[in-house]
Amino acid sequence: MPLRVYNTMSGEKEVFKPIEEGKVGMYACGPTVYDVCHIGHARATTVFDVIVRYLRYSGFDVTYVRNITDIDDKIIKKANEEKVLWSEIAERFTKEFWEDMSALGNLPPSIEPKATEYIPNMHKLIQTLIDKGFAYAIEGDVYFAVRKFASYGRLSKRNMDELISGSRVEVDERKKDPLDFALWKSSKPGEPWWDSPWGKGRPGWHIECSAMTMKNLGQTFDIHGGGKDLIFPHHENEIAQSEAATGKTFARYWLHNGFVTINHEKMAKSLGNFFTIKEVLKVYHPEVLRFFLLTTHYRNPIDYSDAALNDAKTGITKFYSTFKRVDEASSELNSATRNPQSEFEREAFENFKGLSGKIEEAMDDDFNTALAIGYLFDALKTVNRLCDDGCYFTMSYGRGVVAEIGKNILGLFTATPEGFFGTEAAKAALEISEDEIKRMIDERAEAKRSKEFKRADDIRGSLLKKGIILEDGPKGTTWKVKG
RNA sequence: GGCGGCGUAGCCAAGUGGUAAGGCAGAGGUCUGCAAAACCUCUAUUCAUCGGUUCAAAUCCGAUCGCCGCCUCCA
Repeated sequence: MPLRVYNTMSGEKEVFKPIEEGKVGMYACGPTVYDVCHIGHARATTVFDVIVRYLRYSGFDVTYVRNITDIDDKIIKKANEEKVLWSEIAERFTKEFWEDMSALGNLPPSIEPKATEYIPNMHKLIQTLIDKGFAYAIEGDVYFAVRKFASYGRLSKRNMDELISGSRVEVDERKKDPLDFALWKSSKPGEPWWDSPWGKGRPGWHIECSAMTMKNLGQTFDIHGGGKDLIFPHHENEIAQSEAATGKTFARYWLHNGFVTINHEKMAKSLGNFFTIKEVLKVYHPEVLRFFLLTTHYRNPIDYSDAALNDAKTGITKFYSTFKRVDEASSELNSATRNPQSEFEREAFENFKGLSGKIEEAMDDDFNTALAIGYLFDALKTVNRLCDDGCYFTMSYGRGVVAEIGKNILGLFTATPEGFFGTEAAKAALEISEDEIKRMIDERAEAKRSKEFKRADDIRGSLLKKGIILEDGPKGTTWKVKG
């Protein structure tokens, strides 16, 4: 089955066919680095990370470009507030962004251009637009004349007259038309500036993306992504200025992720209802957040709450618990027979072999990670049952298949069970030594043997108070740190 | 006001023409001295409401109600 993606431009799922067979040029709008990132940023980058992973898994050679907007009004404002250079703000929050991305397990893009590195490219593009009559300069500012671009509004499905009547924008008197947007802004005193044919100034917001995509991916490229809130005006403007300049289609597939909401309202700085990635990662393992983000289809809104995160934690913990369980049975594995012992085991083996195909089917349908994770849960249950039945070889095979798929396509299960459960760190934080725990387990076993169950339960209770959970199994008692 | 989208079990969430995945929570069971974990079974005659098209609709069409987003910076 071919890969189908929902294209905002057509409003439909379309079969994905890249310009050049086997190759994909993809651009996703990155952050404006003026503050730390919140969960909304985490979703956007994680969604496109998974899309890139899946495209690569499917055999495409993907050039993934994600920009950093390192000059902007908000960066300047923040710099003024802190009385530091704008570049210091940009550098600080670029680093913060990289830290967050790395923690979340998002792969770095192939190319990560910064707006300020593309000033000459922007100048060239703006000049072309002026030459072609799509842009005009007034007192050091350059504006794009939206009315000159006939198909304006195609992506966001609105027409120019409606935009004006519904506009809440203060009309800038220097613009010829209220819809026109700035390509180049003259600098006010004290603001950072670059020389340009129109005087000292800095780039408008939209032009950087056009300059960076053209340089790195060509005038026409395959996929352009971003949050739904960028459809208008940002992406609409990118299309207008790019296609006006080149006369060619800009991006062929437009992919947009839905919002993270809180109480069903958009998470946003301006509403003050946001959680930063770093805040969340203080409480939850990064893969809990990643798992949470991927259990809903990327175009739908996803509501953030403690309950939802705890559900996600329970979910991914099930996977790691099973992995741990399988890994600990490795001694039995050595003596295990490779031959299926039952009809169930034979079926399980076949299901594991077919699992990647089912996951691919789900992912081919507009990257349905929610469905894919559902299949992984099915497989997980089978692994546990094989474990119960002592079918070590097939169980181990299933564990491998589940972990591999999760890792390669979803970027999950990249930790070891020990690492995920934070066992080492948690052990270090305990107020009781491992030897002492072992001694108490032995003592309890002795109590159990002599049927002194009250004493046995007391020992288990006192360990629980210290954060140790005991679990009796057929091979004796194991312990773990309470999570 | 214009445009776009959503409404599926107690909660979360797939499914967009062929008779409701999965997870959490809950109930019962297996195992256990008891727990825990794991497994098994059960939990929506029904997909906001009302009409229509069709042999067949959660899925398509129309209307109504409710919610959200964009139209200003925003992932």
